[in-house]
Amino acid sequence: MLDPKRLRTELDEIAQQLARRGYALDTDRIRALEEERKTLQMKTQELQNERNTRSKSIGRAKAAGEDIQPLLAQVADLGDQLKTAEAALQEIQDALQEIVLGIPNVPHDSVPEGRDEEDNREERRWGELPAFDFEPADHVEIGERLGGLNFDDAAKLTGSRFVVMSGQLARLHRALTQFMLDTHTAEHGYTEVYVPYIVNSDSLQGTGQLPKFEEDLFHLEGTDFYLIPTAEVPVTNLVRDVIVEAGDLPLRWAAHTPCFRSEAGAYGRDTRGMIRQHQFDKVELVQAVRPEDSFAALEGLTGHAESILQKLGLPYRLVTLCTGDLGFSSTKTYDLEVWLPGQGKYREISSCSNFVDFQARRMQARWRNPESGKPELLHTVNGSGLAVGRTLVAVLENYQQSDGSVGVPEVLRPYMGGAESIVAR
RNA sequence: GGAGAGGUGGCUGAGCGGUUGAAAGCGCACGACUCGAAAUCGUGUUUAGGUUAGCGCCUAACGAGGGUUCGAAUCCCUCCCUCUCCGCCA
Repeated sequence: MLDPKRLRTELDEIAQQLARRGYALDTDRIRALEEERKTLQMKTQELQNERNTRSKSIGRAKAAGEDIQPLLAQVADLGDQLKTAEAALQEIQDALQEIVLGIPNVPHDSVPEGRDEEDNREERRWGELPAFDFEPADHVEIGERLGGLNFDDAAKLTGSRFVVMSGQLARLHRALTQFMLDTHTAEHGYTEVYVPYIVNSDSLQGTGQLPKFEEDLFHLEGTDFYLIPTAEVPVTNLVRDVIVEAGDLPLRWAAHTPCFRSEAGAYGRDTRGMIRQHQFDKVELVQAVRPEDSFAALEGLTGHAESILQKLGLPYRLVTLCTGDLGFSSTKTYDLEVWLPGQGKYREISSCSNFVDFQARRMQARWRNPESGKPELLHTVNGSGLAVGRTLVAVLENYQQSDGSVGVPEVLRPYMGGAESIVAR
């Protein structure tokens, strides 16, 4: 959520900044509603003040044993007036709130201008692309050949966009998760957290998925509960309605959870394999930091995600999302894209964002600034470190051998009972 | 799931229809005392919104939402959460 005060005083500047990401802010409507709000609020508060004053005098008169009937007659119609005014004010505030909750974050100045992913800016590449003396297969073929990935079983159990993993591939999936969590907690200063996979609507509104993106979520019928689309939601909401002591900052959490996405807008996209599933696992990194530290935190966190790719020996590139590709709540996002030989291209495996105070304002996540002594909004930063399913895909495709086996990256071997490769059973 | 008890400021905890945004204590901040500190004393110490050049003034909030009333932290209803006992259960 953008600062409502700024929305009042710098509406045109904000509209300009939002136009960079292709969002048209209806400034006329906002101005009109704001004008009305102001009038109604002053009128309502005036009436409330009158009611309070008169009620107090009635109390005093009664205590003094005077006849209060004449006083009661004076306030007879005040109640109705007040009720009408309050209802009108509420209506206008709801309308404004709905608009404000639907406005995306403003892109940071360093974000390149652009319409879609074609305009994202590549910052750097890491790693040598593997050279094969055979036609590299994609992960579906590799996995099915090894007998460890089964999409037909998953379709039977549930439907499309699910997978059943078994044997060494199921173990590899678990090994990746453990390796990521161990690395982030031992080397990067994150505290591991285990959180609910089902959250309420307040949490989803806090991080920005609601009210605008309900169709992307799995909603538990007849309840206020939703399956989490990312651990970002439960983990970031740990600081909702909290005032953090300055000495406890920065907060750094790492969480492994499954993620559930309806993929409502993705018909026909990535229908093959594990790239785009309704259910996938992710290790998520979340930080809550002082405002002045958030851009440094984004660089640091992105580096933490990169270190996983580096330790796994997976070639990747880092891109800065352009204004048109930026997520709703983010002011700046880096995507890490891993090389997939089976597809012959780089694919997103991590997305690291700085939300500045956008989520914090929705959540009322604050810290006590010792300089002002006042509670002030935190900044939140998060990123995948990494998407486990896609990492598995990358390992299969980059480490495939001509005989159909798959090499196990050295850092994973301790988690794989020492196995150096995965072979068909 | 059944029965009962509760949810008040950073914390403990009063208030149970009227000048109560909320006693008291703790904590914290500032000041006095002191060579300094402790102890003691004094003053201050919620958040959000509106308005104002500013001092300030006004409004709202005692788990959430509705209701009764001139007036609600206090009464009524619904929901959420916590605790105790019973039942069930990985």
